[in-house]
Amino acid sequence: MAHKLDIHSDELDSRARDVLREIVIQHVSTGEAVSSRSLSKSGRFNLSPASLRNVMADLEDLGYLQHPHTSAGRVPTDRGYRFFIDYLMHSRSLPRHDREVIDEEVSHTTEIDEVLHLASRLLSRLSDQVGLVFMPTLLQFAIRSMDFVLVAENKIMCVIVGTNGVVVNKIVETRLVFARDELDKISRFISIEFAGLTLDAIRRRLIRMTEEERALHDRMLQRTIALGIEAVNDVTPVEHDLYVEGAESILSKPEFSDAVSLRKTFLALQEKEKLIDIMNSCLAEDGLQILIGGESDFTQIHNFGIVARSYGSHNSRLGIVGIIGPMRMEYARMAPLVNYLGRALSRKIEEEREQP
Amino acid sequence: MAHKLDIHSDELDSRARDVLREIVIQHVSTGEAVSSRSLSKSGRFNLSPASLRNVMADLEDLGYLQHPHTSAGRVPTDRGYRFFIDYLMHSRSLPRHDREVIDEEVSHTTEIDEVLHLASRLLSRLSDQVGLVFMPTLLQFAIRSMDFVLVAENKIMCVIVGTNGVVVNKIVETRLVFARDELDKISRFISIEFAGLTLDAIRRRLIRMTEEERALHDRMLQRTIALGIEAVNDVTPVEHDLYVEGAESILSKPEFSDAVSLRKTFLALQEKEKLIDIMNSCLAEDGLQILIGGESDFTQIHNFGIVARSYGSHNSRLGIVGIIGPMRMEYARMAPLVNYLGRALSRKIEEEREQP
DNA sequence: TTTAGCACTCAGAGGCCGAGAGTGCTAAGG
DNA sequence: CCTTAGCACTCTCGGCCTCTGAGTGCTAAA
Repeated sequence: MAHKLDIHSDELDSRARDVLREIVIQHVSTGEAVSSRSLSKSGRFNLSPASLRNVMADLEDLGYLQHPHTSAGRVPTDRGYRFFIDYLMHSRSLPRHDREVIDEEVSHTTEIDEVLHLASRLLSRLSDQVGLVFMPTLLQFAIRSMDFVLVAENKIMCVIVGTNGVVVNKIVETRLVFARDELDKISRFISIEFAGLTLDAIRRRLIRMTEEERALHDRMLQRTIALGIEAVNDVTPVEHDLYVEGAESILSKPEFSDAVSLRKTFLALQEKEKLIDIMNSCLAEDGLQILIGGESDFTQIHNFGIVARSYGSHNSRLGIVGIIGPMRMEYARMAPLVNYLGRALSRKIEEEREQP
Repeated sequence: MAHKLDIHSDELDSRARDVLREIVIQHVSTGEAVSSRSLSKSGRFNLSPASLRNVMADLEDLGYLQHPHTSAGRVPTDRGYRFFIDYLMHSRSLPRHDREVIDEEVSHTTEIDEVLHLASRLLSRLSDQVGLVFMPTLLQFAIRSMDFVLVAENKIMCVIVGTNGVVVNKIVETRLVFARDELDKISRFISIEFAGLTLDAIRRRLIRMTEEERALHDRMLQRTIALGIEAVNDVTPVEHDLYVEGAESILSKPEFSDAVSLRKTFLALQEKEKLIDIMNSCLAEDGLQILIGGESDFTQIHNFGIVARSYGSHNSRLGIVGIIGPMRMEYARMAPLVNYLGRALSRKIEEEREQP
């Protein structure tokens, strides 16, 4: 990960680490810049403000802290947060109450879309940030069935069900004309023939089939292949695959009280394509990830923080859950929350997949 | 309409009307309060500022204008805008360029969802406001076909196609277990039996059928009815039915430059349910409608204006297209735009319905 | 009925001041 | 050598004042 390259845990001695930790904690909880005096008064150090100031000055030189202006206290930089997250934070386990809420609500929902939507609402509610849940298409996942429904003479709706229970539908326009009976047959054929393969594999296989001998003579098979290829092409993620919930909660944060950052926030949350990009980039990595705004290439989220994690089964990552909020947020609280929800979601999907 | 009750076109003499018109026009174009001096300099009146001040004072007494403070000019009130819109505005016809853009782009799209999405983008782009397109469920419209697809053992996806080309799908959970073959038969049966009826009518008919003699003996029919009723129940409008496009354009308007109104705007556009309510209330009326924020019951949109119009065929209103922006907007330009787009959309849908 | 003239009001910008918060540095003390 | 008290310095913020420009309302004359 690029952002970690230049940070080493041994760059700071024990005292500096303690000070940095305390500054992050205080700043996160109050929202104000932290002064040497308030640090000293915190009781965690038996040092005078003056001594602490020395440490703080060092931390500033190393790029972990910054000064809004001369007579303000210090505020953590991106780098400061990063160090805190990587080396200083001890994330508590999720409060019992939150766990219960999650388990309870998740167990009452079955439809996968609803579960995802619920997840985003839960994240938002329990974190008081914006909840994000992303469900990419099932291109990389195996399908269970594929059905074709006549919608108009030259339009056919293709309903693809993944082994993970996700349902995608897509309307295919075709020059060929199909009758209902024929579509039923094709549906059955494809579902039997290709169940368990990924869309990608199906596409390759279909293309290979066009050259096989039997396809040359079997008109029905030709038509099946033609339709199948159409259906499998371009199953792209749509806006709808991203659930963004609780935008209002972010508005009340003091960092967004001025018009300018409010506008930026508005735009950032509006541009779902960009958010999808970000989520997709998270999908590449395993486990819990914390993104500090400035580190990422996505300038839209410059002063945001994202805590995200993939969900899905052991070896296939299905999608991403996470929260987005101001950089100043309680990462130690968010981390277990996102983690727990990700696991709950994975479990849920696993169940749904096995049980029916 | 409640808001018109207390406004009569003859309440103002010719001079007052001219002054009110000019004030609205100037205020809309500059965004500033209009002073007697700038009115006089406009050249449209051969009167001194002093005389105009008298007229303005009268207009203020009657509630058409207001004073932000003593030494500001005058600004139209809700009532002022309403009078302007009802009696003073001559809406120009839509510029040729805009018409061409609309015709061009609409003709290149066929899928109904895409057409609607396109429409909202076009509205936003051409108006520089927020474009809204609302497509309620097809509950009140006739269906062309209804197909059932097995998604999991106890889950069936129901794909309903309206005669208007709208496709809705819904997942039905059922205790009964259906095989693919059976579902195919049921699909065929229902589509033939009920084509041309509205969902409402279908529901009523299904319920009546449960008591008919043949249903008592025909197990297959019983199952068909059970499934059908499930499918027809609760086809509710979803968030997705509302396209809101171009939120960013509204952010640059000077009236939303401060944090407070920015936040309100954000929330108003976020709450899609409320927007759907508003759109639905527009659906009740025919022709072009202009809503001035303060008049409506929806306090969220207090200082917004909405220009909207239903689209659809001669006797069935399918949905609503419109724009929403600050109250201060060029209604005379918006009206023909929304109108034209509404007509284009109706035509398009009509075509699609007949042709296939 | 119109208009010139004038007094009056008010918002907004700019400048000034004092209070408060914090820092950096230095020098003395353990 | 580390710690700390002391002090000068810097900067923000809020209050207060003033000045200016814009615009009005009213009155009296044309």
